[in-house]
Amino acid sequence: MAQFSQEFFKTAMTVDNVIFGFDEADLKVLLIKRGTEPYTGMWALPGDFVYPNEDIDAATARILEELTGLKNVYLEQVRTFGAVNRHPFGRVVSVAYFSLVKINRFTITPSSFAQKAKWHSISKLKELAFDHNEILNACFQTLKQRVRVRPIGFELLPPKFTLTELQHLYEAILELNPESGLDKRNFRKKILSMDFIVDLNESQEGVAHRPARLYEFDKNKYEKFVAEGFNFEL
Amino acid sequence: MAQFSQEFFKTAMTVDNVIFGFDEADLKVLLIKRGTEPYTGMWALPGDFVYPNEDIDAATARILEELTGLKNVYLEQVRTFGAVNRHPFGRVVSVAYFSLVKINRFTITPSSFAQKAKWHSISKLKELAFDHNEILNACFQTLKQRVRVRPIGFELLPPKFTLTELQHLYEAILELNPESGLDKRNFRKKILSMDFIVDLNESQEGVAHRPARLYEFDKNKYEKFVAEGFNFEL
DNA sequence: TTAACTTGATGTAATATTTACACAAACTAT
DNA sequence: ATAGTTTGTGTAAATATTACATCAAGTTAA
Repeated sequence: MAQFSQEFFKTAMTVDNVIFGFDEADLKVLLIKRGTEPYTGMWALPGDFVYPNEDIDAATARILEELTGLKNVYLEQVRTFGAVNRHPFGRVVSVAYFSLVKINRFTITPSSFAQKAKWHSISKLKELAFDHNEILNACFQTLKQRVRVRPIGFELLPPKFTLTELQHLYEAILELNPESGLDKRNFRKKILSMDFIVDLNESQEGVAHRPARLYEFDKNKYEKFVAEGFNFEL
Repeated sequence: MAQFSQEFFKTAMTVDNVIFGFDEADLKVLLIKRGTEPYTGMWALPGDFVYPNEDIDAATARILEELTGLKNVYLEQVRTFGAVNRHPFGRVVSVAYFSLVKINRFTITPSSFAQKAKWHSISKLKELAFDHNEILNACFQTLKQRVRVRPIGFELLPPKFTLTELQHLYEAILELNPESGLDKRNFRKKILSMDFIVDLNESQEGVAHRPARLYEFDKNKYEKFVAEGFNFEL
């Protein structure tokens, strides 16, 4: 190991957070318009420096709360981006996270660093500041993988949802184009065979067609099944 | 974003590398005995500070080459560990990687920072320096997942191997105890149905029993199949 | 009030995959 | 030549996946 030296204590750490939301049929990402140098005026991922006495995970949670008011959100670290010249002002290493929020369950509070914040469809993204396109992409790929193997899709839906909503969510995340998509009957068979998606015996209201039944995700049941060796897989 | 300020440029970055090898029937990790403060004399993951002008990925490759002489090794970033007090001398954030090497195909060159380096069975690990037990564990879990979904097991085997060796490798990584293990016939059926593990029409020599056929992993074939939409899964 | 519209809910048969399982063959060492 | 060890192989049963079409329950407009 190189001689222990203050020479090494010259890096800045940031976190960047890819905040996913789901609205109607569209997977979205919350971006901010930068109000400070560099890349002023460009869209970017919400992020900030990690404070000297702050755990990295905590920094991400802080940013998320500042922006959305939400606590206890699903948050997962994805990868660290450490190319030498990724930041024009010096050596800045960024740890990327993604989080899953229930869109419309909060109002955005643009903080000091953001002129404004806005949801963007994942399918129509422009050029972002820094290496944020790359970061966003890495997070999206990770989400795609996770969602097949862990029941985290529910974090993006309201507590009560219809099976069609759930299916649309999966189709959006897995980027399945309309009707090469999932087979409705097979999807429902599979989902309901996992006994932790429970029928609430309630129906949608105010829709101009046959109302759908509402379901909820029962986390306790899910965890019980996992303990018994069950393995989620879609 | 917090005011841009030199105050933030005070973190040190390290990389730590969980180097996996496979020997006979045992999955192993290459550890060093620390020759410098802190934790002098304890076993630890090989790692080092990231130099000011060095990409983080490059730092990991450098350490690996210093220690083993190997280049172009399978290397994957796993996770970044950034708890405030993980290093007694200051704020040191570490990016964890794992790599897969063919054991016995190199000799270890303990460099300046290591009194010595030695392979340790993954099943018999003591307490390591820093948070290295946690790091090692995270990397092992990631390896377990990857190996089911990408044909990286071969990185741990010699270029020519027997199907029994391959099976033992998988059993070791997946921690399947002897004979709740994989079914020999089914394992071979599955492996050989993927047409990129090719029969070399050669046999083992110098064994005191029926000699096994030798196979090799054909990376070109594999990539061709992937391009055609094939999906590895064990 | 009825017909048109929209989306919801449901079952079955054909196909593919996974699992469980046992014995003869090839070589070495005595 | 016999004992010891590990290799190599096939099939049937059980399970999981796929493909596919119609009636039901509401709302809206004529």
